[in-house]
Amino acid sequence: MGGHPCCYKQKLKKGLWSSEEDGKLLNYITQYGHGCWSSVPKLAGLQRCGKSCRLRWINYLRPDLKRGAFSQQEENLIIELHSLLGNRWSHIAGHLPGRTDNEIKNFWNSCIKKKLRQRGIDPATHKPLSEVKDDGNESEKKLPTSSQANKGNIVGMKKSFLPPQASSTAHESCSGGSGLSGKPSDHLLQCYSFRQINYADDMGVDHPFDYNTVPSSPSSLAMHNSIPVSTFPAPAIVAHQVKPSISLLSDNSGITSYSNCSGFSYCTDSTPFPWNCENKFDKQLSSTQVHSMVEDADKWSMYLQMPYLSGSSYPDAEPCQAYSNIKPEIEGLQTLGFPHPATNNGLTL
DNA sequence: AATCCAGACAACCGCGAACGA
DNA sequence: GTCGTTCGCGGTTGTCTGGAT
Repeated sequence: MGGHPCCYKQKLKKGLWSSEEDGKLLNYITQYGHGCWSSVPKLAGLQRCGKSCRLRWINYLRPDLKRGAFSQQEENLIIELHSLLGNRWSHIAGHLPGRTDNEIKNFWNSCIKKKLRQRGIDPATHKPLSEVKDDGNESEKKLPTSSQANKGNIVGMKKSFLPPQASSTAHESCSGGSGLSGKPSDHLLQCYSFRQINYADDMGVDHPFDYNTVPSSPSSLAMHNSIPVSTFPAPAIVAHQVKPSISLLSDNSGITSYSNCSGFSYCTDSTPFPWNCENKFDKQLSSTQVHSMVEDADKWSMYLQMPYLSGSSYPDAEPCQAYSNIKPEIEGLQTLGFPHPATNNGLTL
């Protein structure tokens, strides 16, 4: 713990953990739980600071950790989530059961970054490298940090935070090199939601991505991309693997984007936003409204995952309680003209 | 066999938020 | 409201390992 008093005490061991230390910590926490971390080392008989114990438990000893290499699907999800959340590793980890923020961060820094660069994508912005260079090489600043996005500054995000212009490179990165000849593979559609398909290139519009120029409906986009309309929304298989969440992205004038992560599509032909350009900005929300909605995204996420929960990775969830908790927000959104998410996704409550 | 190097992983550090006295 | 303590997060550094020379 930076600044924590225990860290300044002498004779506290640092560095790698021995198996004996692991055993002590594991035994203690298994038996008594961690409680107050600062008291754990003393009670467990360890010459470590509480912060070190906590980290060791979270990143290594926890029984629910999934060890081993990341699967291609996990990698795709991390890329997808990073494009939306930036370096908010703990949030990203929350969508990958059994993985830790540290593990994902290391994987990103050591592996994914390099892969994306090789594919011509700037890992910080998820934009083509050539485009980033034009921007003055400020790529590291483009995505929100936790201090920006997690603390209510989402109102004020610019379009640089919007989904990437996928382009063929993004197709490749997602399809695992299977190649793309006009029609995305099923795998592509599973790991990327439709909004990441290259509207700009395919529709002959200029970068950067601009919702003013998106097709008037997913149908037209689908036809243009030879994607069956039935693939909208994206296959629910993604939602089995990741907790969906809604992101409300806004500039200072109100909502400019209403999307989710994980491919759990919220926009369909029947929704007024954002596909129907005529109505796209009908629902101007105040900063406060947007703010509130963003901060409640986790609750939405909790709700949206419900239909996929039975027997899934979230056996402890209580759908009914979750729904009752956020019902007021849902109703509030409905009064603003947003469709009910369950209805919108063909679900029933 | 020794050395170098890069990649992967583990752990530490500093900071800010949350919480209670 | 202030202060001290604790916790959690993200950035950074350290260590290990395997391959190349």
